[in-house]
Amino acid sequence: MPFSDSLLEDELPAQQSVVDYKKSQKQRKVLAHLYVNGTCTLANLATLLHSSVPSVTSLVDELIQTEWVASMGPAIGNNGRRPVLFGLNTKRNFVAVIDVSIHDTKILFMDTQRHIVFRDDIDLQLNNHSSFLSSLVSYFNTALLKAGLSEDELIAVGISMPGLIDARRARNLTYKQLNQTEESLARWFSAETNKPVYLINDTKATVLGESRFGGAQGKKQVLSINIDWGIGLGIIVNGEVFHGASGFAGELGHIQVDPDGELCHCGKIGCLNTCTSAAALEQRVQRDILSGQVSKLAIFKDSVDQIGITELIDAAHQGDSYAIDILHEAGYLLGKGLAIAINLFNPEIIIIDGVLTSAANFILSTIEQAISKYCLSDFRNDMTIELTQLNGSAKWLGTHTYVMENIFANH
Amino acid sequence: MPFSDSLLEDELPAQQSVVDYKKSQKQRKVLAHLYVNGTCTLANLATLLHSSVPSVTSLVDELIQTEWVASMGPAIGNNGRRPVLFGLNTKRNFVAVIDVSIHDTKILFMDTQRHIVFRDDIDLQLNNHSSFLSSLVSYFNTALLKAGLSEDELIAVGISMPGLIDARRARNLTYKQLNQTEESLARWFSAETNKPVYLINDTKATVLGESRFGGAQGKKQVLSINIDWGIGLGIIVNGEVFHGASGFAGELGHIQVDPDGELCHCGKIGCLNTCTSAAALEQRVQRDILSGQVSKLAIFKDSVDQIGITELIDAAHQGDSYAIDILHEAGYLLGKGLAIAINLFNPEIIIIDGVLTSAANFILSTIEQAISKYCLSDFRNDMTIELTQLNGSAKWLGTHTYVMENIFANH
DNA sequence: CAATGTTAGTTCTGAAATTAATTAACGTTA
DNA sequence: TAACGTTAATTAATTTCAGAACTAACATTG
Repeated sequence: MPFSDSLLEDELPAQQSVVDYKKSQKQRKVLAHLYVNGTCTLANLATLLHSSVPSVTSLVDELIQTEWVASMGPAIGNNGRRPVLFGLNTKRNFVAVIDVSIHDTKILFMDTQRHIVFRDDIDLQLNNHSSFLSSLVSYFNTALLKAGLSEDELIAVGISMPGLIDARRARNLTYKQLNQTEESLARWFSAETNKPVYLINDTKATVLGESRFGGAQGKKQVLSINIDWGIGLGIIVNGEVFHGASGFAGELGHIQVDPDGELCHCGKIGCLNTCTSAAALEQRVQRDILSGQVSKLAIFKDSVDQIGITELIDAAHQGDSYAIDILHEAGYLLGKGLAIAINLFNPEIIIIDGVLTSAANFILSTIEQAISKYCLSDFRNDMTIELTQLNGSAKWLGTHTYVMENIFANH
Repeated sequence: MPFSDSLLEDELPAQQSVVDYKKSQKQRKVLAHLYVNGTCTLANLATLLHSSVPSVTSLVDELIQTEWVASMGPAIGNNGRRPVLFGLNTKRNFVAVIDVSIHDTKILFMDTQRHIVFRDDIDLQLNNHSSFLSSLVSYFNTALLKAGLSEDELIAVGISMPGLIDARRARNLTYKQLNQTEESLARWFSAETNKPVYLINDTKATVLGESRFGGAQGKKQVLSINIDWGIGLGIIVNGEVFHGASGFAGELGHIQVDPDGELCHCGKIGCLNTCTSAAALEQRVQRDILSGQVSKLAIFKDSVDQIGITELIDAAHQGDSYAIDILHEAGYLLGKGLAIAINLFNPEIIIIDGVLTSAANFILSTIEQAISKYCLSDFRNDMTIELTQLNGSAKWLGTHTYVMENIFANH
């Protein structure tokens, strides 16, 4: 299946018989289906697998033996004998989800049904120091102790972080120092924790979460837009996360929108990121406030570095017209960038995610305005724009999904 | 499988038994594999299908009965008994490929191994008149007679044409008049010819051809660039043509590159198409020559409308510095547009196709220049830019493939 | 509360497919 | 040219699986 298994690189699947192969394929399908659907009857699985009920019965029996699956009791129904529901065993196979951002880091432990059984928000910012990873490992071990999870209850670790993530080599190319020596980031972390480690870009994790459990459920062609340090575009193509050849797909933030613009940290000039990323907005607002801009945000005049994107949005919600103008403008630029992506991807739905969600009132209208202006009208007809409904958990759900789908793929 | 079957819209697969379902799945796989690989031994097919040799033998026997497959004699080999090779029967199941462009129309009949058994270039330009289609039908019927093919030897028709092709409804939204009344274009043509008709955008056909039989063979993430009336971007994602939600994906030509640019026929301002499409280049050269530009092309001064993209490229090949400058510039703009697509798609290969191929000497360098300037450098490392090797047949191969893959999908 | 209808799940049987064994077809070599 | 090595394909055997028949579990109804 995909890539980014941290431990095995090109290990060939052991030469197995045809019947074993088919069985593992089917078991994998069962697990993946139970993972997204929660519970399922034998009859459901039989039609899903194009197999007979007796076959599925023995298949599921085996999965119960290995403690992957558990019976969830009978379903409620109107008439007739009630079917027994099966689901993933939630008492085993916990996964650690580590959400790394430039603001802080969160360590979560989730069960197979994606319930958070433990959460720790730690004051560790993503930076380019090689010490970052070793701190993370010690925080991780502490969390494991606090959560009271034993070694063998945890099966894998998923890490989501911003930056260009080289999928095959599981390295972060934006934060190069994180790759200890020549080893891949994930491989190193894996050696430290003795667990398989899966690395995924934060935007791709978010869109994966939306695709499986959010507003994009069942949709085949999806874009999700996310604003953070940079502008992230998450892409679902034919129902699957689109990574591109090296894992870099969706770098909307580094397309040029202003030839006379500012220098971007990537070295190019006038990238979309220099106009409308969280970092760019903060800088701009801080500059404006310092130079006497009239605004509710002026209360921060003596400590402008306290102004973040959240403060900006809060001010807008309080009716501050300067803040509203800034957000309107950001929305328009975002829409302009989105319009390009729409022309290329022809999505059926666009999901607004991340911190932007709370600014929806102020940016949605100008986003739509820009899209109408810069997109061919035929593209608009079958397309909707929606806000995330997942309350900020899309990224975690997506990271968990990414880990589980990889685990299922290796039977 | 995909969409755009002209005859059946949402017809559900007949409720069939599990064993029948599996058999048709396997037969479909066999056909698809033989289609791209030409010939194949039973052992090959067995590993492909994850089945035993005896099973595959009976499967293939059945396909021979239905005259889809034929034995191709023994393979040559070093030692041991020679395996029998099987391939698609080339004496049956011919497909008509109709290549419609704004310059002319070509009608081809191809056998299952993609050999052209008949070709007719007809003087019919794609235009927005509703009479176009009826002319095409009569040309088509004439060609059928000339080729000496009987009704039942032809199984389907594939039409490639420029424009926005609404996949689900098989309509051409750019050339709206072609859609007779409310019926879809393909459906109407299908009724006239009594064959299933598949409609595909020309750029998508081209990239499909490159993906299956050209330089992009085996590549998963591919972009192909094509210049014609507009700029076409063909996209292969995870090894399959990317259509988008409605079939419009890849409209690179209508992203804005110059806010102060010319009005595009789409209604927007400064689209890439207004700078560097064949139409735009022709217009510009014609204007320049008329107003006294020094160039070999000045021989056309009294009949500038004779200057097409081919004449421009010819002049460049003769060393005309004006023509070379124009092409250099076009390459640079094209590269700038491509850079955006690269940032979003992170392809492993970009293929230069269509009329551009012959201008490669003049545009490749500036394309690369622009890409280096506007792309993150990490994107360049795993990416190559290549010229098509298919001598202009990519589009036909792709159209044929599109038809065949759809036919195989409906067993 | 027995009879009946409905759906689920198990048991059983015949069909189908896998695996193993055998035969076939070829080249090489003694 | 006959024996042997090698690979293919067929036949035989054993296993697996689908489909049907049957049993189980529930609600409703007379």
